[in-house]
Amino acid sequence: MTDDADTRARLLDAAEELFYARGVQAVGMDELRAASGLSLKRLYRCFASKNELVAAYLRRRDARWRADLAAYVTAHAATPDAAPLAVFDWLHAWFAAPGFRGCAFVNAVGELGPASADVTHAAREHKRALHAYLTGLVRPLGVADPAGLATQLAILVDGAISNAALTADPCTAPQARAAAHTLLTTTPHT
Amino acid sequence: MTDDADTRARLLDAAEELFYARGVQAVGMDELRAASGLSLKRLYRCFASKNELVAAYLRRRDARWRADLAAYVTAHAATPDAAPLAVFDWLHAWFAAPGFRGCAFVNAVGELGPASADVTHAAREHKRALHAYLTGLVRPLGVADPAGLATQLAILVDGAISNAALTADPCTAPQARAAAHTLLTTTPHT
DNA sequence: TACCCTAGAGAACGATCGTTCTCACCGCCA
DNA sequence: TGGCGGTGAGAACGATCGTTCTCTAGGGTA
Repeated sequence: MTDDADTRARLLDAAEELFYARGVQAVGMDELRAASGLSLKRLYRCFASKNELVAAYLRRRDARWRADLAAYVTAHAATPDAAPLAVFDWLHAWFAAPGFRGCAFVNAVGELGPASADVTHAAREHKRALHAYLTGLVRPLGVADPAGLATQLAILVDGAISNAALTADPCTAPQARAAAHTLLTTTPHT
Repeated sequence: MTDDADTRARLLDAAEELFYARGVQAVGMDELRAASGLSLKRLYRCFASKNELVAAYLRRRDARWRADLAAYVTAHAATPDAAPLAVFDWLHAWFAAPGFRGCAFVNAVGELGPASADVTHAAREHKRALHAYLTGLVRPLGVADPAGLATQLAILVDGAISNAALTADPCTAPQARAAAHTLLTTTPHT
C-alpha cells in the first residue's frame, strides 16, 4: 500500500476532527496515528511534518466548507435576492450543530499565527475566497459597489461565527441575517 | 518582598505581551520568568499554575480593553449619535497598531477551548460586557430594540476584528463602520 | 525453498513543557 | 555574633512532544 488518495483522506478526516475539536497543539501525532489507524511511518510518508498536515487540513476544510455553503445556498435560495440571506441560514444550522467551535482558520491563526506562514496563508486564502463568493452573490443584484457590500457581509459572517463560538448561542445567526437584510435593502443600486 | 500589586502587574505585563503575540501554549513559564524579571518561586506564588495566570491575563486585558475603548468613545464622540460609530474609529487605530493579532479571547478559546473552563468563562464575560456597553451606547438614541441593535453592532465589531486579523488590512474597520452607520440610521425608533 | 523489499508496531531520542526541589546566601532579631 | 526564615538562581523531575530508528514478520519472485 502506498500513500494513495484513500490513505490521505482517512488521515485528513482524523486530523480535521481532532484539530478542529481541540486545537492543533493539543493533538499529538500519536493520537492522529491511533485515530486514523495508520502507522507512524505511513503517516510521515503522506506528510513530511505536522506543519504540512496542518496546512493540508486547512486547505481541505476550506474547500469543503465553501462547497457545503455554496450547495446550501443554491438549493435554498429561490431568487438571487434570497441568496445572500441564505448564507446566514446555513450559518445558523452550523452553529447549532454539535461540535461547532468557531472558525477553524481564525482558531489556527490565533494559535500558531506568526510561527507558521503556511497556516497564515491558508487562512488568508480562505477569507479571500469567501469574499469572492459573496461578491458573486451580490453582483447579480445590481448594487453599486458589489465588492464593498461583500466585505460588509463577510464581516457579518465572521462576526456571527466568532460570537456564536464564544457565547454558544446559535441565535447570533438570525441577528446577523437581519443586519445583512438591512444592508442589502439600503445599499444604492445602479 | 511579598507578592504585592507591583509584582503582579509586572508579571501580567509580560504575560499579556507574550501570550497575545505568540499564543498561550507557545510561551513557556521560563520565558515569562525571563521577561518579567521574577524568579520562578515568586511567579508561582502569584499564580499557582499557568492556567490561573492565563485566566488573570484575560481578565485584566478585558478590563483594560474596554476601558480604553470607553475612554476613546467619550473623548471623540461629540453627540450620542456619534458614539457607536466612534467604536469603529477606535478599532481602526487598533488594527493599524503594531502587534495587532486579533481578539485575545477568540484566540485563547480557539487554542484552549474546551480544555480550560476558566478561559471560556473569561471570554464569555468579555463578550457579555461588550454587549452591555454597546447597549448603553444605543439606548440614548431612542431605538426600538437597543439590545438587538447592540448585538448586531457586536457582530460587526467581532467580524471586523477577525477580518483585520486574518487579512492584515486595517480598512476592514471603515467598512464595518459604514455598515454600522446603515444599521443605526435604518433601525426603527420609538 | 531462499531471498529481499517493504510495512507495521512501537521503542528510542532529544527537546521542551509545567512544576517542584535544592542550596547557597542575605537581612533581621536576640 | 549567631542562628533563622525567606530569597533568587537554576538544577531536577516526570511527562509529553515531533520525529526517527529498530526489529520482526510476511509476501512476491526466481
